[in-house]
Amino acid sequence: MPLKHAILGLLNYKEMTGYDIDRTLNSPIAFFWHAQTSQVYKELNALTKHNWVVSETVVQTDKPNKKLFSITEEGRYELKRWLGDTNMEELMKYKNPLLIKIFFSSNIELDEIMRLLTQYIKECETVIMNMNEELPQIPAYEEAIHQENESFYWGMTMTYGFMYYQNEIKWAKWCIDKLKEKI
Amino acid sequence: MPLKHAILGLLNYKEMTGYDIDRTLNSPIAFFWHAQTSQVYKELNALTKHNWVVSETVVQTDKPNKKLFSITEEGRYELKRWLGDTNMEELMKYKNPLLIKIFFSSNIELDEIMRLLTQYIKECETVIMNMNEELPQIPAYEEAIHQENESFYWGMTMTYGFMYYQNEIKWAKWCIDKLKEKI
DNA sequence: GGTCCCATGTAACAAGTTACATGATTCC
DNA sequence: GGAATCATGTAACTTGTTACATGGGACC
Repeated sequence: MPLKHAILGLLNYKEMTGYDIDRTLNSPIAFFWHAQTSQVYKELNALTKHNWVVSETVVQTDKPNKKLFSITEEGRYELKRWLGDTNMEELMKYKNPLLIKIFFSSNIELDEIMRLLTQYIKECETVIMNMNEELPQIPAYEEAIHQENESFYWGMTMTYGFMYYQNEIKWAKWCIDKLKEKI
Repeated sequence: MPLKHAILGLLNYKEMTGYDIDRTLNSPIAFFWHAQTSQVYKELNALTKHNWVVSETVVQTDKPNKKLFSITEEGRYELKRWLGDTNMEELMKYKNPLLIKIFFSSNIELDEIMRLLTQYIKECETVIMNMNEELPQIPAYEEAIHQENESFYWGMTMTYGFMYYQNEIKWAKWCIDKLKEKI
């Protein structure tokens, strides 16, 4: 249950509201996991039922009241258990809708396939650009959670992102060349 | 809805039973999509409700009776519409639980992280080996569906697979080197 | 007056997983 | 005698998506 554990990981840094978690998922974590706001609140309920988190209502006068969530000892234990679990089943369930399209694309015209791949390259380039813009913000994130040393691991996920999207672009360009040969 | 359309793609080759579709999903398509048997039968019901497929019961004496599904004109139209759709939203929803683990792995010991990455490399190598074994079967698949020319696109997805898993291994090895420097 | 930020959800639905259930034939 | 192949599902549950609902304060 990756989302549950991503939330536990965030709450392990510090107390947060559902709103905070939602915002954090949309920024440094977005490129390898994303969730709708409604799902975040649902998962927080589920985590509470597991006794992995507890919440406390904070009354505010200038802003709407909020529910501050914090991780419990059981939650911390569960987080560490999951992080160290070397069972690979969950990690090997690779799914890629683009490859389904390519697999069956004898059903559409060559120029439609090219349009698809070209558009995909453009999107990948945008993601790389966005990641480049986020890189300098890592120190600010670290400060926000009062932890140093995190950037070592965050950097690994960033490097993954660059390698992944560059590889996607390389493949898509190779496909386009192959298609051009066919014409 | 990639699974629905993967099934439509298969039925566009020829009539098939739920059992056939399940088997096909477990072989040439498995590395970029997978589904449980129960889900296949559920989706076949859903596709029937959409009028994208129709079924006919075939009575057999030596084997259990079966339900043969075939694609309708509406189904073919829907398949082509989906294949040519250049909206990228569905394709850009990247999710990777391993990166969540790496992101939060300051919570576990260095050797635990290394064990995880080493195991991951091993699994990726296994997938590459399996793909190498499947490569020579492409002509047989083509013959089974009475279509040539499909291998052009199937080859593209295969190439993707090799590039993807090689890239995964490259990254994981780079991470291990980084972790070793830290010790 | 309009948009953005803060803040929390519910309801309905679609997609995916896990466990269970059945049973004949064929091949080793 | 046992495993594999053929063949079809149901039930319960989890995960994820889409649409909707509310409302004050700050800033321009």
